Amino acid sequence: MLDIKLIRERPDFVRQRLATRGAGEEQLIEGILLADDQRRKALAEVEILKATRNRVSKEIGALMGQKKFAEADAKKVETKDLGDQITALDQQAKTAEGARDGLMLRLPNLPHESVALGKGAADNPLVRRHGEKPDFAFQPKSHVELCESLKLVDFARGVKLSGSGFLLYTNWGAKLERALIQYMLDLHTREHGYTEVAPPLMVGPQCLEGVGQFPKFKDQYYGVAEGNDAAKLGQLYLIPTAETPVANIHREEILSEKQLPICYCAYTPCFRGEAGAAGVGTRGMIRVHQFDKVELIKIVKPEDGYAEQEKMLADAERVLQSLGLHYRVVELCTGDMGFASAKTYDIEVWAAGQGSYLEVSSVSNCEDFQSRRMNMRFKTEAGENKFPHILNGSGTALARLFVALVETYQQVDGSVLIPPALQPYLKTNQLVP
RNA sequence: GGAGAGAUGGCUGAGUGGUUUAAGGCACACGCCUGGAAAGCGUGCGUAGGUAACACUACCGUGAGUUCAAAUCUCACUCUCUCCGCCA
Repeated sequence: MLDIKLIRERPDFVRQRLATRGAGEEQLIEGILLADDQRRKALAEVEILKATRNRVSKEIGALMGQKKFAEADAKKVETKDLGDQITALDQQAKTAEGARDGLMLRLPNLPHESVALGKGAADNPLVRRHGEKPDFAFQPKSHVELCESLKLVDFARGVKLSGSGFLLYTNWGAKLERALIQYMLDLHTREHGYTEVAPPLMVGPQCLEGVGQFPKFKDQYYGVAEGNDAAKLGQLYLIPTAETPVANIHREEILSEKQLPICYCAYTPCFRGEAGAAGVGTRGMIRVHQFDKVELIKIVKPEDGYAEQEKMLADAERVLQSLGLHYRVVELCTGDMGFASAKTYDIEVWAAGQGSYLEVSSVSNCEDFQSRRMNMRFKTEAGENKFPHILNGSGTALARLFVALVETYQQVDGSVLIPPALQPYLKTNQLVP
């Protein structure tokens, strides 16, 4: 949520920044200003009436105390119809506020001034590359072939159980998934200073609204119902990312400045409907309805937001570096950034069998966009309440990391070598057919 | 699923229709005192809207209602706790 004061005072600036996203949301500003104006006018009017009513009621109370009932009755007549006027104006203000806030929730964040202008992925500036694409003396296979021959994933039975877009990891495949999760959690908690949390996997809609997934993208998530009770549908949703519960941990709280920065790290499965998305319905692990992810969340003072984002990016890169994987970092341009973000870096890992880079991490500074929606604040030493910056980053997403790993480390005989850092976790140095 | 109790500021806790603007305590901040501290004393201390600053307005779990006036009365709902049942 943007600051209504900013929209009120600098509407053209806000329109201009929104326009750089290229989705037309700047057109909502006019309606917001109109509703805001209606709300303020109604409030100004009704507050005068309420002040009158409060004053007269107090006088009536005093007269009743002195048993001057006739005078009290006269006063009652004076304020008789105030109540109806107040009710009507309150209603007007409330309606206008609802209209204003409904539109405000659909406005994305303003891109940070440093973010490159652009329309889509093709305009994303390359920040850096790390390592080299591995050389193969043979034609590298796709992860689908490797997973089948090594019996790491049973694609057909995954589909049998839950439909397309669901994976059944088997034997060493399941162990590799678990080893990667544990490896990343240990790295971030032991070496990067994050505190591990294990949040609920189902959350109420207020959490999705808090991070900006609702109301605009409501059709992309799984709502659940208890039993067959249709009335309960939509009270809880399967989380699309650990960001949803973890960023909301301190919602509606006033933290103290001393607590910041707060750094959380969480492993969770992630559930995404991906309605209409390309890739679902085909075989493979690149785009699925359920995948595992280790997520990083930071709550920081505004002045530290961008420095902390660089650190978080480095923390995520460290996963790929320590596993010996080639990757590149790109900065998302204004047209390609997510709804809540002011600035985002993507990390894309090289998948030799695919012959392409796969997005395994997205590191965003949402500034105070989410903390405003959640009403999460911190009290400065000076006693002022401020909205903190909230950052999220994948550290990293599984499935695709799994893909990159097996495709990168495949051997001519069809086996897959395990990089040294992971060997203590998997307790083997090679997967063989 | 059944029965009972409860929901008031950062915490605790009083407040059963009006003269209170939610008492008191704890915690916290500043000052006095002190060699320094503790204790003591004094001052301040919820959130938001609004104003140049005051004024003013709203908020006592949520939503309706009664009334000139609601933390207080009425109705509905939500959540929490205790006990019972079921259960990994």
